[in-house]
Amino acid sequence: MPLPVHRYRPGTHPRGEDTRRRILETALALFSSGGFEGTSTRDIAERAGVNLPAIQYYFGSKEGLYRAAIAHIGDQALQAIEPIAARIWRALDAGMPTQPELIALLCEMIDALISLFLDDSLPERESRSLFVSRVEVEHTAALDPLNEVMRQHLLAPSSALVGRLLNRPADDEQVVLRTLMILGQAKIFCSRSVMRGLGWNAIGESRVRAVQSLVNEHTSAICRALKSPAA
Amino acid sequence: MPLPVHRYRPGTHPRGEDTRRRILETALALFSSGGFEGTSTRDIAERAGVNLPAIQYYFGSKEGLYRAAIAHIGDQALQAIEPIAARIWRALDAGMPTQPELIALLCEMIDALISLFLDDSLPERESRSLFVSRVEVEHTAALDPLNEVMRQHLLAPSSALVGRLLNRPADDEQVVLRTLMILGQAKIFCSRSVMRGLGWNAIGESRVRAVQSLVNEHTSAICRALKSPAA
DNA sequence: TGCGAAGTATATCAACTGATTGACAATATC
DNA sequence: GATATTGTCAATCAGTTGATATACTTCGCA
Repeated sequence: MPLPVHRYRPGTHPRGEDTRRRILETALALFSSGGFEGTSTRDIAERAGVNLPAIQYYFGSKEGLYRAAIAHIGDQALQAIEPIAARIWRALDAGMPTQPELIALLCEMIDALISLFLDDSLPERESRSLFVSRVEVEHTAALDPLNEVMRQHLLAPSSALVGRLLNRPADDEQVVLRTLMILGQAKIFCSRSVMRGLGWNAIGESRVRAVQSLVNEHTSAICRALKSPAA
Repeated sequence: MPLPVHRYRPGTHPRGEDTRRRILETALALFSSGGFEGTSTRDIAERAGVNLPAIQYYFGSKEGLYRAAIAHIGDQALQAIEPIAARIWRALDAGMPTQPELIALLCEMIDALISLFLDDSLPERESRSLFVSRVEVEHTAALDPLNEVMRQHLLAPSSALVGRLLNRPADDEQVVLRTLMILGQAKIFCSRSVMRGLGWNAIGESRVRAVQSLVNEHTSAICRALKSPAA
């Protein structure tokens, strides 16, 4: 005897879908600024204009909602950097890119990273920066997926480029360290205190481009100074 | 009639002093890994081997304890970077340092910063890194003093150096941005997830020096590529 | 030795947390 | 229109939080 087929699934109803989305967006904003422990489900429910049990109804638990919010952020990050990661792998697999080509690819990746952190025209910009900062501080397993996205699609291809510049394997410690340092130049801009110190409330396209061009300049200077051990 | 002079003040008793220190050290470790909201006074009291009211007795409140822990971290940071900041101001006030001299001073500051974040032989190394990371994420006023130490004794003198290299004022936006990027290379190493990704549990003197020399190399490469607008 | 302050321990408070219950309203299929 | 399912609501649960009241012990000093 077959199980009864439910014709309606959660999220199917237009009203329910809207509620779900409203909860997720509110949770994203609150979790990003207050963290998991610092945000209460009551606060989320109130600001989202729903009742408390709606959270359990749609996301199972507070942690389920947290995971959903992080997955959302992770998807956005992936969307921004994965295409460039793929191009890097292709270029490295294909043949022997020249030094300027390698540097250009690295700069492209860094540009994407800075857009991700700074471009206010992209949705949930601030939440994304804060969640990335939170990965270092909050040690819930719930944040692991976001960390893994960054490791696999940002650090790995970037250090592959730096490794090629140095004529060393991508997992060589010096290569990874140098890559982290280069990326650190961009990462500093997902710090809330830094942005406040700059007085940058709204950021705007011109500032994004200014930061990108400066980091590119620095990165190029670093990479051109790199000497491969064979040389 | 004068107020009675208390011959004993809190903290005077050897036993009490020891209790106070034990609470502070435990709180430092727990706050740094769990944050303010994520750490309960009960947990602190239990792990420190004291009762719950001892916290109120010695520090007034949970927030008082938090502030004391941060002040402790701030003192350590100040101790590490203030002497170098003073040397930078002296060098800039005195005359016209050459480009290599300016770069050497900047590298010294960065070396100190990296020691502060990585040198396990210094007390409470990990707590310090985590608290510095927390400045970006937790927005309590309690963390402001730590932020201010970094701004005044790290960012300000460093951007004064970079400003001199670029022939621009220290508060010029491009100068500040470049300085932040350069410091970002070091700051990335107070990230717990980065250290875990490297598999660096214990760090050791050789690793500290390795990171220092690589960041110095990058910083020199960046600074030498800087062109002053007059040139 | 006895007094008073320094420091510790137990028990308890009010507030808040995440979660659940069970009743009610809206909706799509038959 | 009947009915099962989806979505919403107020009321409430048990557990934890920071803080306190209060009684107790320890210690320096006269």
